Amino acid sequence: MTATSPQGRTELLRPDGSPVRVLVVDDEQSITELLSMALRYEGWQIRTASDGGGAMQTAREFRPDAVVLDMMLPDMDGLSVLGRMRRELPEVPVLFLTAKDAVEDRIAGLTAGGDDYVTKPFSLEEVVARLRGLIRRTGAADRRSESVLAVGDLMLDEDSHEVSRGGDNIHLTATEFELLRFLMRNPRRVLSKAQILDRVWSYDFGGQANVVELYISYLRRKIDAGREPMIHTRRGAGYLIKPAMAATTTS
Amino acid sequence: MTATSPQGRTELLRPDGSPVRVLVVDDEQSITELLSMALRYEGWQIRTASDGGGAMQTAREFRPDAVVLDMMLPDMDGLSVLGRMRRELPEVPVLFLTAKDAVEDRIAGLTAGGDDYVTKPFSLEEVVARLRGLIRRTGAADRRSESVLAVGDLMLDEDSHEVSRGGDNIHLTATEFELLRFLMRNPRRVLSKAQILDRVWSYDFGGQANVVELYISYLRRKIDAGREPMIHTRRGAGYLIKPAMAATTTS
DNA sequence: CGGGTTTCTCAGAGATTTCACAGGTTCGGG
DNA sequence: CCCGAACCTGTGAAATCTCTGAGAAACCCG
Repeated sequence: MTATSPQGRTELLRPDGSPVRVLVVDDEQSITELLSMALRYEGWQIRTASDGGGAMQTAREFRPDAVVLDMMLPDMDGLSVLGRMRRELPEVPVLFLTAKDAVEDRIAGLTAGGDDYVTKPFSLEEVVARLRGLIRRTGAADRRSESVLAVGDLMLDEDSHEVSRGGDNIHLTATEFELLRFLMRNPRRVLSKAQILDRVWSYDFGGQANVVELYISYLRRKIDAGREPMIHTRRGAGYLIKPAMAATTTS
Repeated sequence: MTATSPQGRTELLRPDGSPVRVLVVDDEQSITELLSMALRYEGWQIRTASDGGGAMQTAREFRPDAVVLDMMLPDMDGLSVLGRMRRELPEVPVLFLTAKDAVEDRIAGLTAGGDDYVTKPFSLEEVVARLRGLIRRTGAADRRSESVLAVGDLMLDEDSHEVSRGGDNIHLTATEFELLRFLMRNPRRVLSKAQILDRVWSYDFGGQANVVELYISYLRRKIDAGREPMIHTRRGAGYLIKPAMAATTTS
């Protein structure tokens, strides 16, 4: 089920209308905190655990709809946790967190059951999107919840990663896609460069804030090219996206 | 929830009707005082702390709806305070105060959970507006509380930063926007130039007092142009805004 | 390994915004 | 009716913010 919050953001809900529950397992506190904040902001209920033992215990009584699981834990490795998780909560999808260099195929094997993974350092957009996908697909949330975002004649499919405007297909790079997704999930709302950076770029990104400007520029070239622009600059405040023709009565 | 006070100002309230509670943490007394005044004037309940230890203690028993947190504190840096805050009060949104130049590196990742920040030197309007936004979005206050201010046919949307009069969109610069917001949050009330200066300009502004006149002039050109004026001068007292047609004899 | 792609830094051009200054205008009291 | 104070607004310069081209480095894939 989906509901629309007052801000116009769409939230996932469980069939009974209660909020989605997610268990986050990672031994680095900074990571669990970062994720907790971001996921709570999605309107989800979060519990955290810092090791395998705690994870199992919490999982048993919290009954999460999804689990975020770091593959390198102190007491037992992610694999054992995963095994036990599977035995006790076979229905619950898992989003793995792995180091970039971790053996990709091994992870790939694990995700066979409809699970998914994200490599560290990740961007919050990525984690949130993947989790939404998992939850949507495993039916913890209403199945009808769509994977397509639309703002005006601009469409973005979160599953296929296809983007089109007015029917024309548009090819975006990974970063462009995430930026656009973030904008489109917050239509008509000014997003500051800092917010965008925090959300779309990896948490360890240390670069210049003007990458945001740069990527906005790329996006404009691709989706606003020639047409009436949908991406707008609010000088000194940030950027926002909104439908084009809008003879805005809503102001 | 929103309620309208006898003076016509709109205040945020918690779902149970009690006032919003905000904890302000900064070691510079001048700052905590400045903020306390301004925030109390909003009708909120304020507590202050000057260091991390005090902040945690106060937070535990005060249970604030939002926290204003300076990122450079004496005993432990803002980050540690933030960490502990997050652990104990995971739901409470934080508004960070940071130095202008620190923005790039330090803040990264902080606004991820829907938190926000303001750079020093800030204007009170900015802090208040951001706090209202945080509280509104995180649902400490009634979710129906709107982001649109309206006076007569003049509309100002705090989310999209859009302003329109009688349907016509109006482009305002950042300063013009803040000034208009301040006027509109106090409709039919005379605001002195000093009040405006204190509220809309940064606390360290050292310029000529006639910037206010100048910006009022800009605003008039944009929102009163041709139409029946909504911004009025009370010679020797200040300015006020009110709906146009009001044949108010109140002189 | 090599070529096409993607990400990102850097820097300059350009646009916009902020603000001081000063002369002109209006208001209100005497 | 006059005068000074208060207010308004044009001008222009400095400060700030944004956009974008160019190119280096990292990356991906066969």
